[in-house]
Amino acid sequence: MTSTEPHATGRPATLHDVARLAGVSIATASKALNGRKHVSAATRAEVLQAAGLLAYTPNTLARGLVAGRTGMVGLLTSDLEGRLSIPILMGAEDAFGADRTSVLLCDARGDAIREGHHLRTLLSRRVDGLIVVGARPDPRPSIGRDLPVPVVYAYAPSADPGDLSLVSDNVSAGRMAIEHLAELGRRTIAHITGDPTYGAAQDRAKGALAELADRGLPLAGDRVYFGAWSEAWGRSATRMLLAQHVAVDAVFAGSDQIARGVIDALHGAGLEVPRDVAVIGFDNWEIFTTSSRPPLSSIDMNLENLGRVAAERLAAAFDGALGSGVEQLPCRLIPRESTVPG
Amino acid sequence: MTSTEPHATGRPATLHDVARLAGVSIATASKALNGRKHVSAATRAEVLQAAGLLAYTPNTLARGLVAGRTGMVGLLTSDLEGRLSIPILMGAEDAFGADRTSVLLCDARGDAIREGHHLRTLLSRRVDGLIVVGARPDPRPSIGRDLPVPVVYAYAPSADPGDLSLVSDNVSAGRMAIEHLAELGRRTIAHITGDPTYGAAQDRAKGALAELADRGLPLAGDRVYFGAWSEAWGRSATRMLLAQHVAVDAVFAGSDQIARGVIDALHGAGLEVPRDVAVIGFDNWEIFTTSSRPPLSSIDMNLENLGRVAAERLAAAFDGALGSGVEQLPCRLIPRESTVPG
DNA sequence: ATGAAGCCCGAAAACGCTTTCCGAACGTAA
DNA sequence: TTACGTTCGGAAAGCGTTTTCGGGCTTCAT
Repeated sequence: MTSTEPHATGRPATLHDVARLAGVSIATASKALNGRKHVSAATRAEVLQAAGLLAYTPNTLARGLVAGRTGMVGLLTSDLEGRLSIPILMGAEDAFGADRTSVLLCDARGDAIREGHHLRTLLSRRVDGLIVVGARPDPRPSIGRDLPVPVVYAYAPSADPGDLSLVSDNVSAGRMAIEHLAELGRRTIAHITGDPTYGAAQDRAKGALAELADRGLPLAGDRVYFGAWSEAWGRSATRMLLAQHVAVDAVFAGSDQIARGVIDALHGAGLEVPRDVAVIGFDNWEIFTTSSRPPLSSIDMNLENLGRVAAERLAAAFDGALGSGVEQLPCRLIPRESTVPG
Repeated sequence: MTSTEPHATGRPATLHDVARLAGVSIATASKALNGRKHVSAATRAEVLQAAGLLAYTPNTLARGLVAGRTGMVGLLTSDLEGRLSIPILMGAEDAFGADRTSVLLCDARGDAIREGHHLRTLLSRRVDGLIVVGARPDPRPSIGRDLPVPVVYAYAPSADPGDLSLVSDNVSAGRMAIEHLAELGRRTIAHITGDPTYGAAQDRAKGALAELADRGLPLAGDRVYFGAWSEAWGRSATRMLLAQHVAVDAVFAGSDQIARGVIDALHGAGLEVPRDVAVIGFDNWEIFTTSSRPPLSSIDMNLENLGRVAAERLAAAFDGALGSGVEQLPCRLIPRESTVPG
């Protein structure tokens, strides 16, 4: 708390410094460092050595100024916990290549004012593109058309069909869950899920029902149990189901938390998972899937992939046109012991 | 997917454009927009109007180039889930003022190579400062001395005492937990916590023991139950405790997950929380504290505050010297119904 | 020996902005 | 009228790069 830091080691070396040390002009130094032609091997070596000596790091800002590209993209999120943004960010980082593109993360905390504020800031920093991540998987207001940079909406689609949105394919995910359970021989499957005002809940249910119909299987309890995204709801819905003496040999839960509640209630009723009832969750949120007993099968929304594709679409838009509309990206099923006995 | 975006609305307006439209020089335009002197009210108004018409947004890069400051700080993390980084980021954003400073988030994913890579990238982008967030609260390697920018380590301290680190005060937090339970009248308190190789686990235990000693209270079970940071461990440790017929009227758990396991096992044994046994957790991870039954009292590490202080230290270092050593920041206790009956 | 043809290298412009400094215009006092 | 102070506006010098373009030097064929 008292000593002074030696971080004031003068300003970082500039290209000018390197050139002077190597005894060439800054133009030559630039060409040498960037591997352009018209530089002899000897001079190039000298420049490189000088750069090494001075620990030269090119100033990306200056480079961006002349290139007209900053190599930065903005990630505008409303996701307080970062549970969505972080995987998306990592996918985007991967796709861009972390050395060429950096991500500026801004959290609007669900506040439109703050979002506008962040948007302005990002634009003034001349980001090359923007990824907007919503907090829940339902259409959200567009941040505006005619922006000077391409924008991709991830997870939550834009309400404006002129924008490009990437979302998880919840309908297919619903089918996938039922397919998995059915192929394991389950015949009476219930679906306990969350808030019915969520489009994602509806879509998953729609997919599940379609797959059941295709296979000629009934829906246990004769209805989709909509409720809340909570463990408590999973528990009480399961109890309702059991109290009505509904035959059930599998439950497709709308979230991992609901699934935990389901398993809890099943255990409470003396049933064993997966022997008596198989359970599959949704989100593949590790904290729940691995701490569950038995470990929980779940459907992963592939958020890294969402980020990766978002990055690809942006990169394509840098030189060319961005598409529009909503693109559905596949989820993937992670089987664990709550459906497939170890 | 097929239409073309109108985002190619020409390049954003420059100061030059504004000046031309307002019929003044760029120097005057700059002064007018920045509220400098030597501009008459009339011309200032004209410039402002022109800027509005053109939707002018100053290019922060160019500004940073001349000012020698970019208004960006790098947040270098190894925290895969963002559970730590995000609150720290938000605290930092708050302290800086989101309009003046943006945060460049990089995840090294626990890989030293990648970390070095990100570090170089951030430096080449000329961030004004760096916040390094470790994945676990133990000393981690310094990212290097003599860096051209000030660096603050948050959550995980640097192994180099010459660096400045900000960590949660785990010892005090341990005392705090015991104090809370003791003042509620609990007399036989057990401490079930996680991996003993974590310094944080040791510190919390140390604080707890010290507070017990100060109050002349025994430690239930006569030892600290170290184990794993898991619900399963919370459950089995509790069962051990009960099987030994140890009298217990409160448990201080080392994490919220452990606390959940504890509560689960207590319920299994027919005990009621908090009537028979009070339980307090650690981390205040909302997903656990609110879904627990009853809602879980917990200790919050105040990560936003960590971020806020980190930002302040950096800001102070921009003009002046950065301190060094490890600074302990207080945690805060969030009482809920697992200790205080509703 | 002489012109053509390469190959290297450097001067200079440009990117968009801030800031210093100087000159112009005005008003006031002598 | 002259001298002087005041107030505004503009020219220009950067900030650290990249890139274009032209000039000098070498090399080769004539």
